[in-house]
Amino acid sequence: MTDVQSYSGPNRVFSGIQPTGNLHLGNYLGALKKFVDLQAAGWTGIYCVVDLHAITQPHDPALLPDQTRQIAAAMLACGLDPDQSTVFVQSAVPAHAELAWIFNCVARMGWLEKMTQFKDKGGENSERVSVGLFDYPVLQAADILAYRATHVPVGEDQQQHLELSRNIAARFNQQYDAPGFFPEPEALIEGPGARIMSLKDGSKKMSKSDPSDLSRINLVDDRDTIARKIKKAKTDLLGDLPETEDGLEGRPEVENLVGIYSAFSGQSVEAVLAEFGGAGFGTFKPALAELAISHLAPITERMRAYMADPAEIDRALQKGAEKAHAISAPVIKEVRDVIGFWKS
RNA sequence: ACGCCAGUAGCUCAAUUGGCAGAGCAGCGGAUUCCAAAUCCGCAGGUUGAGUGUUCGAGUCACUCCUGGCGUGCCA
Repeated sequence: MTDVQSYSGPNRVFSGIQPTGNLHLGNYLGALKKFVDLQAAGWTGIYCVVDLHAITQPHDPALLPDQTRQIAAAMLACGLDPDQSTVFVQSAVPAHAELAWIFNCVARMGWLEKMTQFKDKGGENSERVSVGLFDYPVLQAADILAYRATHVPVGEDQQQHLELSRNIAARFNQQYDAPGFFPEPEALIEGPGARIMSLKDGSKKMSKSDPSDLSRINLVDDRDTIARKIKKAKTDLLGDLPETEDGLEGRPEVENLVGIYSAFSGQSVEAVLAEFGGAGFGTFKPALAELAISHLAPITERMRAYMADPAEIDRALQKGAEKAHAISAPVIKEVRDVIGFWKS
């Protein structure tokens, strides 16, 4: 147990999405849909297009503004309400960069050196990746703590970064003798269907960087494309769907497709198998395609409508930035006091 | 900062004395299959890092620049 006074502020969720490349089904089921569910459940949510993170790796300045709007459009199209939640662009709110610098002086080199994502992305080229990429998790901590967010919906791959955020929060509180100043943010556990795999390889996560476009369903795909991709999705040699969950053992591609069906329908995997167990993919795949299309089509349509009206997106983002600033500015002010910066 | 080596398709690499830029893998399409996979058949993929020069002709030779790797020095 700890005798340190714990954080006592309100619960808040923070999450961010990088404006790089196209959004796909994995992003939707793994992130966007959960944001909307959290909103519906009454959580105060702060959702951010993290363009500061996007520039840690080479990018095209000519494309970034529209990529940023596209993520925002997706957030709004999926049902995030700009009044109920806060939807904005990271670089529009100064608190992120400012707090990140301060956290740079709280975090320790050794903490960051252990980050596996950095090792993965940098790989053997670690000499020529940007310092920003190395520092990425610190900025992430700043993102979360600038709003004193208490919960972060994350996938397994982000657990390690969240751990770092907790370490930074704890160390800041202790170093500046400010018990409970920052919360130690917790992960919100993902439900089933969180991890969407490639349609061509059940052992790989669905990814925007996969060379095959058939491996993923993009949020901008039209109905025919979605149906075609599901039809061409890899299955296996066993033929039929199993009757029970145990039967999915060792069949990652089938498990993935069933998982997607389950996520869309809201049914448990068991229930899906009760319905389709013993059936061939010739019957399951069209059903899955129909289900996916019926859920995605309205979103895609709304997204297109937003993209056709960038000014509308910009208005929402402007408002979001003001809300975000209103929350974070007082936190930053307190931080400056705690640290001992000169105040104007 | 200097020296050496390298840069060719998304990736790994070929291309003889200067003589039509190619292969494997990956990708896409078709056949096949309840759907896929595998297998066959086919398609596409390029400013040869950028530029200048020599030449009838440059991936190849010369020069300049860019990028990366290795080595040495400098800051100390």
